[in-house]
Amino acid sequence: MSIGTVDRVLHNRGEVAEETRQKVLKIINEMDYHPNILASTLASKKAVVFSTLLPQPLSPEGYWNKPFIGVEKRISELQQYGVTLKPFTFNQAHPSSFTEQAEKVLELSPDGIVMAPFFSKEANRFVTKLREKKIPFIFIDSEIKNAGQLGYIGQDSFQSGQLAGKLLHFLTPLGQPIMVIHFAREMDNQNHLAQRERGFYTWYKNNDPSRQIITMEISDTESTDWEQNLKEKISRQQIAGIFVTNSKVYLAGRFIEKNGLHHLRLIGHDLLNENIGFLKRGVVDFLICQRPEEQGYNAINKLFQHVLMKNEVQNENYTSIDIITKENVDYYKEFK
Amino acid sequence: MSIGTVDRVLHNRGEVAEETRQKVLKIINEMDYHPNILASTLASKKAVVFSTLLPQPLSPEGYWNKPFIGVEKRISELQQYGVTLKPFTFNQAHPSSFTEQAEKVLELSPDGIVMAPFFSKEANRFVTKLREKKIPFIFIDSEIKNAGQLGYIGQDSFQSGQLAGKLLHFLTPLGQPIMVIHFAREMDNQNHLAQRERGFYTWYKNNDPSRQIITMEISDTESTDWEQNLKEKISRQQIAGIFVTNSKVYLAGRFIEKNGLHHLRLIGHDLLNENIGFLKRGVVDFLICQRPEEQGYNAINKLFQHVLMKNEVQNENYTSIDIITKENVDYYKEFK
DNA sequence: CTGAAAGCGCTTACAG
DNA sequence: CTGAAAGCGCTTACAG
Repeated sequence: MSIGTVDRVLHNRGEVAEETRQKVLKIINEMDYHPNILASTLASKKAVVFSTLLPQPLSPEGYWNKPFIGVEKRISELQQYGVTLKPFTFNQAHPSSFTEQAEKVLELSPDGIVMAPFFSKEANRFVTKLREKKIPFIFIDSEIKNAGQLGYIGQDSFQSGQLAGKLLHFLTPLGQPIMVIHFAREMDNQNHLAQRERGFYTWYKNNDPSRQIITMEISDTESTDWEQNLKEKISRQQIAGIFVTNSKVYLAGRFIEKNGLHHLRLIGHDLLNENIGFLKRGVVDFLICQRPEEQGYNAINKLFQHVLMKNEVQNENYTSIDIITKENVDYYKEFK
Repeated sequence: MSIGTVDRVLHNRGEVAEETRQKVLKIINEMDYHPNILASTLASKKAVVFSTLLPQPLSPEGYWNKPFIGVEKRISELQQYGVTLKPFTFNQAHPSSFTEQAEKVLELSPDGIVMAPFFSKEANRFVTKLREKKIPFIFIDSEIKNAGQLGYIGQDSFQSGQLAGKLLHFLTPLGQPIMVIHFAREMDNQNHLAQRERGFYTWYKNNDPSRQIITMEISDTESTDWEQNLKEKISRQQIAGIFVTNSKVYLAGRFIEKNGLHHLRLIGHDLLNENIGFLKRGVVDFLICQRPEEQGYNAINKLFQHVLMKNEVQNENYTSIDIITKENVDYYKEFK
């Protein structure tokens, strides 16, 4: 029984008589053998490549830069293990660009993939191929249930909506009407926003049922046509506070400053630089955040644990729902 | 110029002619050489041992279990690198026990230490010895400034007090008196509590100056003698909310439930199990947390980066100041 | 199907 | 002060 034979059974590479196999397995068990990963990766010298398929950030400050920062951080730490990254991005407005880039990923055939399944039809087609090729993949931000993913990392939008409900409740005097604003083009591909709204309404149903809530969808954020309309609504209905369901809360912030509506309480999502500005000036009271960098970092780490270390990984990982204010924002390194 | 010579200059082990040294250094620079840590630890086979010197947890659920969980987590990940842990704990009530255990640490002479400098006089004596022996050490929870530490990980108590101020402000109607309670034996060794109080008062001075605030120190938490006194104070002064400056907010929770004072808003610190219970029942409105597990994890990691990987590490690491409510507590894994 | 050899990038004695 | 050899725990051809 030589070292070569043992290696063959360890890695199920066949070419071993069943009898020898059993003997090896038995001894491995008895001595509680655990392979030394350092020695293994040192000797094997094989490069493993991971790919990401994520939305292009809408600006240099845009949200989707953040998960990618986490991805790069973990990749750089894994350099020693011969891990490299081939990133791909698609255009958030064009499902076809998703498919196009997905083709490129398939051609490359990496050892693992981190993706945001933004367009469900296109993403479904893609992961079917991945399953066939047995390439492990992780969903980030949103997920397709039971699609054979190695894992999902993202937030519970319904619950974060509930939290938004509670916060705005404490910020505004009892009995005064409040508002939910979606700054979004197509609500269908933005299931998170609908979930947050549902959570928000649910909280009030259970805790402050007499509260009047008005929802508004603003799809064209290029022009400022919506401002007049919103302004009238606010003064007519005596709105006391606004919840913006995504990172575009800075639009509401600009609106408030422009019109001097500083009595309005305002909460929203995500630590974009402009949002932080409004937070520090007291225009935004709370930002709800989800540690996007950490999501990217953990996604790559899951792949690493599975592909290199052969460890089991958790399938679902809801990220924490963080509350950020002027007082704690400077200590919220989303990243250590 | 042989591989042995190169190794000698790489590790400053002397016995190299200055001329050869310079030649090697030059080439290393030109080729941008970076050592392969995997190969290095595989070949060297030397065991490195880290020690912790932390307070004994006061109960199986006590606060000080948490940093230790993070310590163990990182240690287990570093097993492959031959890192082991020798933990030591001291009694929070007895400075002498700190000194006693510190002696043992010195005798063991580990490759790195994570410690809570609970008693400043005793801790100072200890770190003087560590400096002499050139053993790197990290402070956790609180720090001694400029003591030669490799780093500090903890929270900014003043700022977390400010945050507490803001939260209680929104929870209670304007103009109604509020209260700060310290459940602590000796305030001097508990500098964090004094800092939190200072931050709290500062917030009101700047944002709600007419607010009336009453501070109370309760040192004997074994008996319940304080309850009658507190009860009278609350009804006489018409107190609307309470801020407990540490993890013992559960004592205030019990008090509220026992006396049916459910109109009182209550905030405090740390995710002890009993505190979570009160949070979920709506007795505690907010808990402010500091990711103690992460503190332990990061402290060991700093040691690893410095001792094994020879990387530079940041000297100060304030941890984030997290706001936990009934709505987000289930997603606050202080640990991934 | 099995075994023996070379090599991954380093460290550690040891001979000169 | 310098160099050559053996070995860390694995993987990877390759000969039989």
